[in-house]
Order: sequence, then structure tokens, then C-alpha cells
Amino acid sequence: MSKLTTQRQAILDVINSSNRHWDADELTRSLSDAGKPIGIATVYRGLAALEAQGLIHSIQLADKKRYERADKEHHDHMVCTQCGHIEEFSHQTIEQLQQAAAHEKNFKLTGHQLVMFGLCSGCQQE
Amino acid sequence: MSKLTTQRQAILDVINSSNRHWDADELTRSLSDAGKPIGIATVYRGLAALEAQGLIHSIQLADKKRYERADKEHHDHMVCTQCGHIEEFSHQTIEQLQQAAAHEKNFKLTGHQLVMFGLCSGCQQE
DNA sequence: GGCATAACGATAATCGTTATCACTGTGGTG
DNA sequence: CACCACAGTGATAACGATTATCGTTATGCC
Repeated sequence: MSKLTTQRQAILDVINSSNRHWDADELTRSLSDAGKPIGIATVYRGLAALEAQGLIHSIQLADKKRYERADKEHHDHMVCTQCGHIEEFSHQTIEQLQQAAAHEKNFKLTGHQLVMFGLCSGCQQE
Repeated sequence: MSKLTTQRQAILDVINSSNRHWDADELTRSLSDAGKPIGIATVYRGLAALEAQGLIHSIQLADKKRYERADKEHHDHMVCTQCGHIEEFSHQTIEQLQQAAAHEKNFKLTGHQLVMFGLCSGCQQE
């Protein structure tokens, strides 16, 4: 198990302090702005380590990976293709049906990602 | 509406000729091997145009985008994290539940992607 | 035939991410 | 306490997929 160093703790604190979905660059800047400069490579390594330990979660979007706190119940994401806003939702039945589908195909499920794309309520106005 | 040029027709033919999920590089090589050399930039542009016209579909994986024929009924994907094998499955109820979830959040749905990760039956043996 | 326009193809540029490598901090161990 | 092993750090180079650039080419229309 890797160490929870000062830097990794700082990354974790930032992520846990909000419900945002952060990318590596945003985290680097946020920490620098807070007077805790950190190397971008350290951020990437830290994020990988924290995720491996289950302390944070990630979603893989088309261009980049985004990280969020793990201390919430499982959910999936809706991404607004206009403004980038990310809405969360969870649906227990969907999870169950996924399990069933995997079982049917003889697939040993280790993870999944459901992302829905569309326009958030705000962006539908225009 | 963009044109269906010789090159784009060739890309489309390759994709429609199998149930594989192709990336841009594989398509370029396949066409070159078939005696129809094509520029990689042309492949990318062609793929974008073909997808915009609904003639092919794509899935965004962590590292790259893969394209498949569009003349099949809608389905989602299971990706083997060991060998890269892609299995398809469809579940009507899941689609309906997604619609419901989007509606609930006031989200105007334009697309979605559900990818499940795990081990295919072959890779579980080892 | 000539011209406007979209597409092509070679290649440079971009961007997120990973690898490299010299250096640093930490935690045993003798 | 000094030393060593080793994971982590940070600057930066490298990488890989994709996009932009730009001169050239093909196509369709008057």
C-alpha cells in the first residue's frame, strides 16, 4: 500500500472539500493558489495512488480523466455537452441489470461507467 | 452534408465488412495493406464525417476512440481489461431507465455510453 | 474550360498523460 | 546516531492520439 504523503493528503483534501469533478491541471493550480505548489507529475501519481486505494473515484471523459470524492454512494453521470456541467444520478435497477447482463455473457465484472450526454436545464434555454 | 468520397467509402466498407471495433490507425493500415493507401488525417476526418452522418458509431475508450458499423441495433459494450476483447450486449430496460433518470434531472438527452469492464470468459481461465 | 469549394495528405502542433532521472524525506537497522 | 533502502517528488523529456495548417487535388457547376 502506498503512502499518504503530505502532497497526496493535500490532493485528497481539495477533492473532498467539494462535489466538483477535478482534472489534474485544476488540482495543480488549486494547490498552487493555496500556497502549496506541487509538480504536475506528482499530481498524476497521487491521483492514481489515491484511486487505487479507493479514496477517490474517477470518470473518463473523451478528453481527460476527472476525479471526485469517494465518500458518496455510487452514482453515474450526465455531462452537459454545452457547458460541461456534470450532474449525478443513481439508479439501483440499472446496476442490477448490468450485473445480469455481464453474467449472461460470462463476463467477470470489475467496473463500469455510464455517462449520459445532453443539455442541462440551464443550457436548454438558449 | 459532407461528401461520401472514394476514401470515405473505403473506410466505410472496411468498417461494414466486420463486427470489429476499429481505431484510426488500424483502418489506415488495413487500407494500405489492401492497396488503397490513405493519409491518417483523412481517416480522422472521414471517421468524423461518417459518424456525423450516422453511418458509423463510436465508443470512447480510455486511450482512444473506436468505430463500428451502425447498421445494427443499439447496444452497449463490455471490454475485457486483459485482452481488449469487446463484447456487445443490449438491454432495453436499461435504456428506458436512463431516459427516466434524464427526465428527472431536467436533462435533454442526446446520447450515452455504457461501458462495462472486466474479464471475458477466456481470460478468466488463467 | 474555368472556377469555387470541399477534401486530401504530409507534417507540424496540441494536449493529456507517462517515463526518466537526479534529488529528497522517511523509516528502519546495526 | 549514522547509514541505507526505498518510495515519493519535481522538472522535464517523451509519447500517443488527435487536430490544425497549408499547398495540392478532385469534383461539380456556370
